[in-house]
Amino acid sequence: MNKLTKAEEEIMLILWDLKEATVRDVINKIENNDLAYTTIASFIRILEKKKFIAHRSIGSTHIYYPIISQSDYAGQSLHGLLNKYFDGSFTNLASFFATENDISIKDLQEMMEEIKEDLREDRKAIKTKDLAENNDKQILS
Amino acid sequence: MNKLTKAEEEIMLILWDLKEATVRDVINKIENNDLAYTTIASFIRILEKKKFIAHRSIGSTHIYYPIISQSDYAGQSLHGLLNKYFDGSFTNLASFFATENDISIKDLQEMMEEIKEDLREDRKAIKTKDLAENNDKQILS
DNA sequence: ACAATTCTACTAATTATTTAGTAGATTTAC
DNA sequence: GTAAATCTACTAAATAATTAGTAGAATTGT
Repeated sequence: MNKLTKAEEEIMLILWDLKEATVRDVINKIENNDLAYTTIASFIRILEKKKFIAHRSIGSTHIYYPIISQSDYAGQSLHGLLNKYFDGSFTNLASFFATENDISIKDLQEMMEEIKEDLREDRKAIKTKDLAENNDKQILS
Repeated sequence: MNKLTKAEEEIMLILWDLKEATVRDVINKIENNDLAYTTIASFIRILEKKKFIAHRSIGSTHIYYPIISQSDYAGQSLHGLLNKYFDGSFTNLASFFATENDISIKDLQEMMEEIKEDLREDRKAIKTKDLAENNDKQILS
């Protein structure tokens, strides 16, 4: 899996959110968009070439959908951050976050407690921003 | 604070590690280096232009040192990741990490317990990869 | 002191990224 | 059914990132 450039990432975030979308759909989701239709279309075709997305056609228009899940990409990004800045240790990261936000590790543990039940009840639950995700397979359904 | 490119980041990681270094020092730290001396020197001058580092001179050679701390940069990166992929919620991130690594939130909480004492005893302790860091001010001492 | 080495500054070439226009095909609205 | 609108594919220009060479100043070894 490649790394996304800034522009590509912005579009992928929208595509992950919408699950499938036309160029127009993507543009409509970009706030304060000042880019040309063809610019966005170019980015999207680049994403397809890089195998982040694919498309199916309805008439002459393409409907694009991710073929790399947001979870996979987020995981890769998180691991990069972990290795580069936290010696690969999650507790180091948690400790850093706590210190930076002036809260105690205990607070963090309690925050995590809140979601523990959700996880127990539904092993597939809330992992990333998009709650209904886990999209690898069922996107075409 | 700007974002580092891939090449710049690699050099910054070394500079954060060494706290101060000549071009030669940086090169010596890069494993499997196949870049020319002047290439690394260019990157370093770019980093200075971008205000990530500064230098003092000894004779005709420059000794470079970070003027943006690793903590600050790691924090920015973490926040970016948090916002883009975890809805800004640390517990979402923790939950994701747990699920991905097939461990329970409880395990994470216990892992965090281990470092809780360290933190209590020394509010400035282990935050990022470089234990002896916190380098904003005393780098020139 | 002077030849060899080392170092920075400047320049420049190549590749990647960002951006958008044009052409031609297709669809839509009367 | 034809004009207007829409869409993709291709092309291309501008900027950013990556890479390294050359020139000249400074330093080092003898």
